[in-house]
Amino acid sequence: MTGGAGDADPRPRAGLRGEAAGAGARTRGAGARTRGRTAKAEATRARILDAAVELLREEGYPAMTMRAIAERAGVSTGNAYYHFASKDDLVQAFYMRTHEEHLVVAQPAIATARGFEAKLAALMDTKLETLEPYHAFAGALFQSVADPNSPLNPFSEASRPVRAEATRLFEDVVAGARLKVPKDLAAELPELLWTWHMGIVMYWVHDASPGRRRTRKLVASSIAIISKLVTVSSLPLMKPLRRSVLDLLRDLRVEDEPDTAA
Amino acid sequence: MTGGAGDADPRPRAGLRGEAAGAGARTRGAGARTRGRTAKAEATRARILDAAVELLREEGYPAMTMRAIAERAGVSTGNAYYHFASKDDLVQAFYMRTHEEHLVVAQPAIATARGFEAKLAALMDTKLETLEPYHAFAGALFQSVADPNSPLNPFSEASRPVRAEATRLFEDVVAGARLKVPKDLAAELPELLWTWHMGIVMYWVHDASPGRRRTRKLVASSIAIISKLVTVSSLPLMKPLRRSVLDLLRDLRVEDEPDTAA
DNA sequence: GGACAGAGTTGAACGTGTTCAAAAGAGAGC
DNA sequence: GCTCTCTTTTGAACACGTTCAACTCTGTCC
Repeated sequence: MTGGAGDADPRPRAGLRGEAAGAGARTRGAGARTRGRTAKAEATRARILDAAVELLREEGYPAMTMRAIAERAGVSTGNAYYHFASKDDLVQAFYMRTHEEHLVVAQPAIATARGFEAKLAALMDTKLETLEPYHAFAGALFQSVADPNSPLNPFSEASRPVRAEATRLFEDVVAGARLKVPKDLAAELPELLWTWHMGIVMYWVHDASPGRRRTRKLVASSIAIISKLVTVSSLPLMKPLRRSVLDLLRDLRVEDEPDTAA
Repeated sequence: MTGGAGDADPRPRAGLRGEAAGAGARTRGAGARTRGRTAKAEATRARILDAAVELLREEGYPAMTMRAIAERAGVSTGNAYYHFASKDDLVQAFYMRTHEEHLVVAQPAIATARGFEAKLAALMDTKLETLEPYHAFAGALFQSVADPNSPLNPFSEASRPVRAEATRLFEDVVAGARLKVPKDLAAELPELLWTWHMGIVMYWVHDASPGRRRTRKLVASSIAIISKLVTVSSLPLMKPLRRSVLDLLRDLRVEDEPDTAA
């Protein structure tokens, strides 16, 4: 649990965020800004994130303090908090970066692989490869997976955009595999698969086996199961079960906004 | 993430732990001890835990600092750390306490309910009722669900004992319901259900709907699905799928020890 | 009673994440 | 040049979780 004052209150995190999408129109208009951020600020922000990652790889997680990060980036600690709302926020930015790295290697791998299972395996294998360098720190790093306020949490409201972004890869898999699957299920499948993938990552975090053998085995086995499930789901006998599952998902989605309207 | 020095290192937590099982033989032998703990120490420990819960209910989670807890309990902060290895440890003791509270109400409710679905609903309803008073703080409280070192984490090594303890209720459900289910699956079902139940709790943590309506709906829907799945699993057609799932579970269990043997 | 040992307790000290009033920088309009 | 405004940066300060050397308490053995 965090130090500092005010721990649990989910205050609307200030600070500048995002960076994911195309870094297109730079130096536009007056002042050299990108999305409300000065070019200079953007550079500082990047420098801080770089410093954090370097520190993590070179000296381990305990050494990755906000003070150390700021010092290495050549700024004050206060400045780090100007660019990142919290250390968690910094970690999330880092996670986003690995996600983008993954995208680059995953897309061709998925395209090359033939068939649903192979594509899914390609996606997950590349994911684990991308994450591997950080495995030693993963536990500390991804604690937030269960934190209500974290975008990494599968159930979280804030997770919607990240999830949407990450779900696209699974759409590629489903679309590219020409799966024989009922249309209603096909629509939900990518998000279901994303949830499965979060579970795998969670397991991976705890996996101390050499070469992450256990996780790889889990991936292989569960892909086989998913494939069987998908196949079976087309059977007429399965219709009621399928309906129940889909209804459940729809319910979750429909209700998935804060109950503001009384 | 924690303050203090040495954050990620999973050092063998010192401190005295446990308290769950029967507080039977007290003042035995010389010195009035129970399991290596003086009666006096046990009293202090209880006082600290009580203080923490009071503070939580009366002033909210942010006010539940180790200093405040110690002060209310009439001890020094250092002393709190003599009885609990960390604040997390304190939270886990608290979780254990709610689990015991739950046991008391759940067992008769399960026994009374007729049929698998009703029993499962009884278990989960009582669980949510037990937890409800703490919902406001649940997010902060149960952050550790994703922390590798926490017994609350479903994948964690350390979770085995807690899980075993909690799984017993699900055994009651399965045994009491005279379920028509293949023997091999029946053996695994309780632990599967426990995992499902952790998922529900995780969802509940984020559920801001009045009266936790959304979670209740999720419980109802997913129980229906589980029931259908169990029924369907007996079909001869399902055998390969069932085998795959069981093999997977067996693999996870077999490999579920640290790879010490080289 | 006195010495011993171990359990229980203390509180100052450490390093952490985070905040904030104030300063510095950078462009716009005059 | 000067002022005004907004962005960016600073560093001291705060409360937090946690540690630890030193102290007190309590029962035991002679």
